[in-house]
Amino acid sequence: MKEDRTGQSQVSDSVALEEEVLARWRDLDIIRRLLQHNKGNEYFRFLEGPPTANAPPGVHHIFARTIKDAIDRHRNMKGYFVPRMGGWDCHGLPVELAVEKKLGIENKEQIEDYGIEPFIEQCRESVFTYIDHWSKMTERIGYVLDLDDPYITMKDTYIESVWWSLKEIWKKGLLEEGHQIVPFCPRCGTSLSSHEVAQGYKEVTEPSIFIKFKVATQENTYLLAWTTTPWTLLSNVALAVNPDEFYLRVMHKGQEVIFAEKRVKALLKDGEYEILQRIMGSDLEGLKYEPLFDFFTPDRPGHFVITANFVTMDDGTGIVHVAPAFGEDDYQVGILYDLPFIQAVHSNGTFKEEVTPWKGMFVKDADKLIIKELEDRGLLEGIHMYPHQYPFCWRCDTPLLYYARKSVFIRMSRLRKELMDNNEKINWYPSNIKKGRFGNFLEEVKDWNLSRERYWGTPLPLWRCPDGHEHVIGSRDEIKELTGKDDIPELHRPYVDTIEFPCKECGKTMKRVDYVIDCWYDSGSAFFASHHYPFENEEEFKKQFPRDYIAEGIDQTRGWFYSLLAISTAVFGRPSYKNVICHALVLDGEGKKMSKSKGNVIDPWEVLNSDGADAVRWYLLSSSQPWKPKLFSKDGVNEANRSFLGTLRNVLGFYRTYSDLDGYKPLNRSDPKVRPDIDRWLLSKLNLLSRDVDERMMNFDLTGSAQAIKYFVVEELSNWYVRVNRRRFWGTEDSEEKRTAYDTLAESLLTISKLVAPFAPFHAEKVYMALGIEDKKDSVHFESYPSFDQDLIDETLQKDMELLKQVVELGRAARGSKNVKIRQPLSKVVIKGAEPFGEGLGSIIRSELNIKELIFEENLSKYFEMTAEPDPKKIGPKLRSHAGKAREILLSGDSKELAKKVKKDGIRIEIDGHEYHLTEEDFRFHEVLGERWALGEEGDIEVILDLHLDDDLVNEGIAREVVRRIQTMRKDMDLAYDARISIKLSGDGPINDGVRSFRDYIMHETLADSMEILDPPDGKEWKIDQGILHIQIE
RNA sequence: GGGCCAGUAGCUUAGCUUGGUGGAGCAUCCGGCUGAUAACCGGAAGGUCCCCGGUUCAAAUCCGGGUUGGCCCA
Repeated sequence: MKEDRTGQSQVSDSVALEEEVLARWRDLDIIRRLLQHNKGNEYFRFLEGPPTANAPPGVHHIFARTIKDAIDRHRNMKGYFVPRMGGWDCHGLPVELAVEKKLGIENKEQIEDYGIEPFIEQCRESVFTYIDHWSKMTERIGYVLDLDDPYITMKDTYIESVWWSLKEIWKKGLLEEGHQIVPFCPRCGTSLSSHEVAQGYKEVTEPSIFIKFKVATQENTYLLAWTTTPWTLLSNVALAVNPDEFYLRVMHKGQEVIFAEKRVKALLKDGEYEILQRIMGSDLEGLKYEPLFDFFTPDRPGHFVITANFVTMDDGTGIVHVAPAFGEDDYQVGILYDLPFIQAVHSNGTFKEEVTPWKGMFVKDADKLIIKELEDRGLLEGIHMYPHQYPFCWRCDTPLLYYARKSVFIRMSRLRKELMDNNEKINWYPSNIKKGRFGNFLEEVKDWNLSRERYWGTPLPLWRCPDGHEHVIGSRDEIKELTGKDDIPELHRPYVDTIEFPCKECGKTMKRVDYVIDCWYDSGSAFFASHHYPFENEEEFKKQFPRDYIAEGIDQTRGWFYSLLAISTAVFGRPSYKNVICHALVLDGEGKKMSKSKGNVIDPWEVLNSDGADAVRWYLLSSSQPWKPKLFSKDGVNEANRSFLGTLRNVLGFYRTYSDLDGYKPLNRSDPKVRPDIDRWLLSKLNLLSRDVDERMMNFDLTGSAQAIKYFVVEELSNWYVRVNRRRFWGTEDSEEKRTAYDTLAESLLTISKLVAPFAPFHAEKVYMALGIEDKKDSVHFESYPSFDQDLIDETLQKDMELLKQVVELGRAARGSKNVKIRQPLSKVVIKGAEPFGEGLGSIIRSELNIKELIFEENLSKYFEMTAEPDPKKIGPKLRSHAGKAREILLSGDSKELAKKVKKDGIRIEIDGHEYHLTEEDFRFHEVLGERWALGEEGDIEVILDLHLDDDLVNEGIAREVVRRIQTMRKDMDLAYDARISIKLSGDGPINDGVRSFRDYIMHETLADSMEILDPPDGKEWKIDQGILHIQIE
């Protein structure tokens, strides 16, 4: 950075400022050095969540990175070593889909025709399509991250670590094959990802039917169930009831029917049924019933009543038909009760051969026929049209079927307790996520469906022989050991598919299953796989486990936050992170999600180029807590720039302007305790701020910290300290007053630069560098975060200052009420309700209010005068018809005189020959301020200004008007701050008198060497209250 | 359809835990200030605290229902 001692332009524009700082950072290699800063000290263990670089970053990525960076920078300044390894997530379906799109193909067959090898080659390239965008953005926003040596989930070393962890899980017996219910498009012949399914939900109205299942052991008794998918009845193996609800056995239309009490009341009218028995749902458990269809012979016992919590009383009968082949809940409960599994449907959505009447028919088309058959058999109790949400294929609009397919699972449900215990050890910000969204999810945690029938991913290292023996390979060495060969170019498909070896148990050939794994497992392994643990860096891994801090969007709750916890719980038995900030989404200005189709996506570069990175960072961190949705607006960013950063730049500019003129060298470090009150006040506030911010930062409260800093900088430093003390910097001569002012301002700016560093690193750097400190470091970011000095915190002084501010405020309001300009000096102010201020604070009131003398008085009655007016309630009854007239007379005179008279002797009044004597009791009295005074009051505090002007005050007022005009002219002429001038002027009437009597004052204020009164008048014409004024300066 | 979060001035928001006359910033209007000047100071105007119901002497705040938006699921 250039050492510009005068260049104001360089501090007025945030983008220029940041570019200057960026250049400095590049020159001095600051970012790389920060990555090494404090090496050898205790670790603050951060983990970067890996993005996929196959799309450019958006505004929300800046948000996440700002949150991460601010905490990391703070901890780094606190003395911790903060490793910040970058990471890239490479595998997964989104990558494959992007490549498919590029190649113009859209299903697996076409991929295999194209060839797996060239296909994954395309994927590998596609992953880093936008890596330059990411690097550029990362640098531009000042995010300290090691991009030179990132972890990359597709690298062999990373995959090898993942394989190791899978083997650990397998050894614990938690890796098993089973069925998974997947949404399946029968036309496309493929399962869909949840993301795809979510796009295709539509509201449809379909027939729902009530069916009677005959109880096996009792004649004429039926369980009444309800379904919207009649075709699944062929796969029915159980009926589920809610164990905690009451069920009724009722006589209805000559048959005994069992269903939920609440539903009986909802569906049947009184008198349509007769209650025979009231039973708890749990008591129905085990009740056997006759299957509706017998196309399939179950391989184990089924067709009895089970209990399940998912049974609700909202619709249906409170008895749910269970078909494990076609529903997630059904499937889970099927495992729990070891129910038979009946798959009546081909994957193309048609019934199998066994279903003789409807074989080959599309299941949805068979619904009508199934209903008809049930009706014929007398088992149908009714049909209702039922509107509900149902998923359709987003590509071809075919209704999706839920279909059980084979999958490899991690049995997370067996680790439920461990997961919940580990969650207890994590601090969540906001805290409600822990028990809420995340905790609820863990309570019902399902087995992790790990396998994907795809190509571009970490291959599942599971080998199996024809006899079903399994083996998991956990390292490259193990491949060599088992095959005797080491010729696999990389641990990806299709290469690993060729690995074969004899089964240890039966000697038959073991082949790998086809699957790759869920890419969430990749990123969830980052906390160890990034080190290539356990193959390398064991020491480093141990130092960084568990991580202290992660931060990502709330959408990661069931994504990365879960996968990190799940894997560390399964492999290490402990959580892998201690603190986590979940930030909300960044929405557009109207609260809508940004999406390309809506065209409401804000390009981050737009704001980065207009208001700069610090403005964006400051806006995102300070406007509200991270977990509140951000309605991103360019105006908001601009306001952050103007109101906070602009003020900071302005204060710096002010400091530079005068310190340059005076050649001030900062940090003389005069004893703070002997400085003027207002300096000690500012330092007290500053130390309080440092204490507050550091405490908040340690508790991950970024927003509270930013807001506290902003308040100090804008209100206390700029709008109060600097404004009130401007004159101390103006003087030409060196003085104690001036030196201490510089010291206080410089110390404050220095501390602020450090406090602000985690939030607005560029401005912090600029302020730090521009202060002119001699023994500064290469960057503010190498400084220690400010601590506080308890000795400099002065509560009494702070209270006095609050009172003082209030007095000034009231004084100004009093002036306003009588339209007396502040430029007009007044003789005195009377203050009630405040302890007398010392000279230091008193002088502030005098100059702020432009008043000569300060008087503290508790009894203000002498400034008030009594007025009187007749009380209509009293004189009405007394004077009757004369009352109106009397009132008129009494109000026509001077009400103060009236009050005096009445108070003294009462008053006599004659109307139409009647004379009345009115006393004090007949009047109402008010206290009014005398004409000479102006009042401002609030609560217990009253401030009274003396408006009386003697000649001196009038002349001084004129002089100030003149000074102000001359200053404006100096400015318009672009004169240097310290340029000397000569003045020629003349004015109407009293103006020249004023100028003459305050000649020295005017010349001193305007840096004039000479001043004369011109006749006839010449120069620029000004109109002031006292008349016309002409001024010429040179 | 379920779970969670949010709805306060034209805009951005504080207050809600623990009930007691709703505060601020931006924008607007009036006045002031003026060598920090795209700033600042005083004042004004601006509110159905999303809607309905309940609890209570008293509800922005607590409870229930609804509605709108968001997230995660289905």
